[in-house]
Amino acid sequence: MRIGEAAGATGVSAKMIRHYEAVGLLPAAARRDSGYRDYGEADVHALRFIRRARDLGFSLSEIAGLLALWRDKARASAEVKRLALAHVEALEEKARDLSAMASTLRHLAAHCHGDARPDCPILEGLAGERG
Amino acid sequence: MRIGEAAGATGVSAKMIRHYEAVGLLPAAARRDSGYRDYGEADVHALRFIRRARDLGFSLSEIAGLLALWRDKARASAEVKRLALAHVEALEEKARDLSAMASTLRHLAAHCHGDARPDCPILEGLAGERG
DNA sequence: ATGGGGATTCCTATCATGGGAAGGTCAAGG
DNA sequence: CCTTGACCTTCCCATGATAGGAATCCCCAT
Repeated sequence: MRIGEAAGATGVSAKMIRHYEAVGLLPAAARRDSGYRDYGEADVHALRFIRRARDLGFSLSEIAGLLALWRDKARASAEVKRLALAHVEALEEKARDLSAMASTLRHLAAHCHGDARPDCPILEGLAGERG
Repeated sequence: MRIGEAAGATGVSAKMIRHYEAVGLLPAAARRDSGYRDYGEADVHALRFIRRARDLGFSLSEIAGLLALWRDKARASAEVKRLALAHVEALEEKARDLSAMASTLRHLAAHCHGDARPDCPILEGLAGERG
């Protein structure tokens, strides 16, 4: 199948498929006489793998490692689990950071009456007049 | 004070101070005869404001809006509150997204025995053989 | 006057993704 | 046979926030 069909079948845009090939995440695709890239079932599986990993927040370099493990039928599952749990930690830390930001800002907003008057604890907080 | 001192006093790198000026977040700084930028107390306040807003996850364009409101002594606090709460929603949504990713991945990892054996539910999950 | 730390501008990189231009390929239909 | 239009190719540029580095210049203390 051509790149557009592969894109439709996997949810990865044609643009990104070419990009993944360019950065070495995928091997160079087979080509037809016309120069068009030609994809098979194995390619579609790899693209779906990449897309799911991206949906789980893995970076492209992390995915490169996961793909290598995936293709290595003899890999130890311990290695995969280690990578996955390290990533879980990173995701949870980012989530905590965002929640803390939201909480701080919500507290500031709670003290702002939010009407036509100009005084505003949110701006005062950002200016450092408190907190 | 020179840019390095302003950077030290605010926690914003000299590099970023120049950048904020270049993108219009800050007005062009005063210059000495030497060409060096010259900062005063008002600039330091603005830089601290920006830094705190960045720490709360506001984008530079959002900060541009907040700065305008901050400088407008007659603004209605309702507008500030609206922006702040919209940002809180966005932060919380991102935090939820990350938590959901972490949770999904943690579930996959929980079913992976993580030893020397090659079979691994994490990779199977990414490959789409389940879920 | 010299050394060194700080300043200036400008270019490059990161990360993942997308937009768009200029041109080649292919199938359908007048 | 030739056109049309959808698809493909490569290449360049942009995003957003931040940092690294080069070449050059300024300032101050020894």
